[in-house]
Amino acid sequence: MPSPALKPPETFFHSRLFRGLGNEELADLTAICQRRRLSAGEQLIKQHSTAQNVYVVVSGTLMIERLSRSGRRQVIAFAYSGDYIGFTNTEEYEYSVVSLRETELQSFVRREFLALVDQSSTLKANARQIGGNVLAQTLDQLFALGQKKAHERLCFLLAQIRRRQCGTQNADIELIMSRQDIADYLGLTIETVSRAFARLKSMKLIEIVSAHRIRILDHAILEELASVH
Amino acid sequence: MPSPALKPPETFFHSRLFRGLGNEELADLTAICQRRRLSAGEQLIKQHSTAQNVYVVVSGTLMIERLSRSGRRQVIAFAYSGDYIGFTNTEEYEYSVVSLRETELQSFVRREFLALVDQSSTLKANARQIGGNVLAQTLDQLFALGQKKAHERLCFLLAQIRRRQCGTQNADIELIMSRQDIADYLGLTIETVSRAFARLKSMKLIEIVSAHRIRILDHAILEELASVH
DNA sequence: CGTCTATTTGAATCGGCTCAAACCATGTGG
DNA sequence: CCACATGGTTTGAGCCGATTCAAATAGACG
Repeated sequence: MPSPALKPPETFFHSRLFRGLGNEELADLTAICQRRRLSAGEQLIKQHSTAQNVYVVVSGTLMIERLSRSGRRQVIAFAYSGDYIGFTNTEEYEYSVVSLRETELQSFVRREFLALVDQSSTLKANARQIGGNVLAQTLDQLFALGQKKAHERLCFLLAQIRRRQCGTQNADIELIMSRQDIADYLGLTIETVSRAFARLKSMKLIEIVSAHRIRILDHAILEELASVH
Repeated sequence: MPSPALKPPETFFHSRLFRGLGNEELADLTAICQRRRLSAGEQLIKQHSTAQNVYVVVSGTLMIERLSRSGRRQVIAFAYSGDYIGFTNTEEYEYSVVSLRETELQSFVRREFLALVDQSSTLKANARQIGGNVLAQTLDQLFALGQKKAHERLCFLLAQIRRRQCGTQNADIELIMSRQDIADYLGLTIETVSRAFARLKSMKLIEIVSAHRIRILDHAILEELASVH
């Protein structure tokens, strides 16, 4: 029987990181796991700070961004339930992380976490796979920014969010982030993003239920425009 | 004394991957290491093939690229001596790799290589660091494509190549790749790249010795324009 | 209901793209 | 050695997509 201090294993299952782990491994992880709660707009990681923790998103949404001295901003990713944060293999974080709404996290001390990873081949494989997915996702975005037109980039983002939210019952996409966040993610301006929405609407690919709620009318063409392969 | 089959450890020292390794670890690596030589234009990795090998560049230059069904191409990186290739943590390569000129490589069977990495904490740390650098480099490029103007992106590339070639005696930059390769790396067209060169020249930042040889006249401003921080 | 902010829409401008021609270096055959 | 062909690069002109600046509209919240 688990001691009272142990959270039930179910809380871990939302992330791929913990897939296939035995009870003992889960217990070890639980022992070094801290809960953390962020309110909307709160900063979790400050760019250039030393990488001391890794996190797993339990619920909510985070935004990973990079700011330059000149004031320009590139949004790198949006993280949802089950995503991992701070899986950097460098000394310091090269990005900031802020929450877009109330968000629950599991927090691990990096050093302790890596020690556990070393001991479990399953966990090691999972961590490797996650690292690979982070890079793969970044390469997809790189392709979109380098090769795609404004409305195609927007399809890229919509398709990506849809894939993350397909568990949800209804088909609508919820856009938690602002137009400015979308613009900085896609390397565009807010006006261009707004016009890209209008264009997709006029193409009958989407319906703009509200500024932050989009209904996809034609998945096939959306995916086609979003494709980076 | 090393057996005749063992290559001298010196051949490994060009890459960060092998930094700080003991003789025994080097011997293990040597035992599973194959030499490979590519002539200019030859393909090393085909996109979507299963990831069976990892490589370290001994000499020469490689180009990592991704092609989409629609025929568009994004160049992801240029790899020089000491760089690693195929450090994917995914099942298959999501990019192609071709050589830009005669290139020498060390080749390892991925599975065997990872087994060795598991056994050596130094090698493990090195591999982790390298993985981190790959991601960091990709994030830099992402920032450049998303936020920078054509001539700034070119500065980004020039500064990057200079950093890799600073070991060479003279200050000139050698551009092994074609204008088309540069364009696809920076998300531009060849004409725009050419005009960006002309612009940097008129700004007296560079001198175009020949199409493939650039002399930097003002490092400070070049770095400023190239900066992604 | 009014204020504040986010988003959309419009008009003008600009940067990068397209298409076309010129230029240049290299190599080949007469 | 020169004439010519070839592929890569540069330059020019016009166009189009994205940005900029400005104003209108829509939502959120007191």
